[in-house]
Amino acid sequence: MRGAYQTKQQDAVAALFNRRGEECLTAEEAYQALSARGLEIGKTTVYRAIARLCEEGALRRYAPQDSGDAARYQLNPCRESHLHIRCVQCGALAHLHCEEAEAFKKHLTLHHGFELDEGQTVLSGLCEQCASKKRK
Amino acid sequence: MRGAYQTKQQDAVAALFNRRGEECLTAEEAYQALSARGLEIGKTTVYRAIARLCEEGALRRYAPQDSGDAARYQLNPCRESHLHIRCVQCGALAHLHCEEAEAFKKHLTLHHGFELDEGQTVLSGLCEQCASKKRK
DNA sequence: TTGATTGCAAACAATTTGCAATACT
DNA sequence: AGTATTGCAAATTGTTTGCAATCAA
Repeated sequence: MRGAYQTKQQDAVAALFNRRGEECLTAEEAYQALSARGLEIGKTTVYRAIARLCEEGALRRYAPQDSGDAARYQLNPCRESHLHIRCVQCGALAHLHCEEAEAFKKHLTLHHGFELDEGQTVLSGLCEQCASKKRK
Repeated sequence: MRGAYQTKQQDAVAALFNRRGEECLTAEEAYQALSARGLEIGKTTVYRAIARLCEEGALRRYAPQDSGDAARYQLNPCRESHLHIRCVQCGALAHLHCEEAEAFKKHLTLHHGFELDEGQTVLSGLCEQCASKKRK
């Protein structure tokens, strides 16, 4: 039965992401960071620990945009049911509490038969600062 | 200088996507479809033709959500961007053409200063079939 | 003790690249 | 003819898996 034992490797991976807050790390980066701290851990174990944390909902996975890139993982900011918007430039993450989002979700259900999973959806785009920088 | 010659392989790949309309194909699927039509073409060439069409803006690329999956490509219908909804259960991808999505996007811009990038955003959730299956 | 976890090495799969043969103009 | 394109095979890379050793309970 999985998850029966508590190990220092599992704990270390979880602790690393907790420490990093909203930062997005690849599995490789996590492995490097832990190794740099002197922890003896294999890359395979890092992958497995991350996979588990994702299943538990503690981490969120961002698919790599370009082929050859690695997936990025981030502490799941909150599991509350509301949408998140994420700046593709600076990585900033914001929470969307508004009627319009609720209304849009309802529209998807009613007219498209699509049940939006807010916990898994992240809207990508440019935040105000990055958008204005880009215009220059 | 690239793009100097017109070849039947390049034409066939472009024609295939044109024929398929809004359908999303993987490179492998495109390769299979072309081979089935009796065209002699290598998989490498399919990859290269698709890459070129993406650079030209003729195709749009969707990054694979799950590791191990392949990227999907779709005819870019005259730059008209729209949101996509993806079923986390069966993987089905659908295109969202509706006023409500446009209105929601506008709302994000006006009230949240967030410029939604429809090309990079995929709404996750359950499609009609999978949702009804789950209810049982 | 018992079964879960680790970690190396090997396996995998999508994609890219080297390079000689071939096709386009 | 000259060069862009093709396509096989080999290389790359992120990730997963087999399996024997190790560790937690």
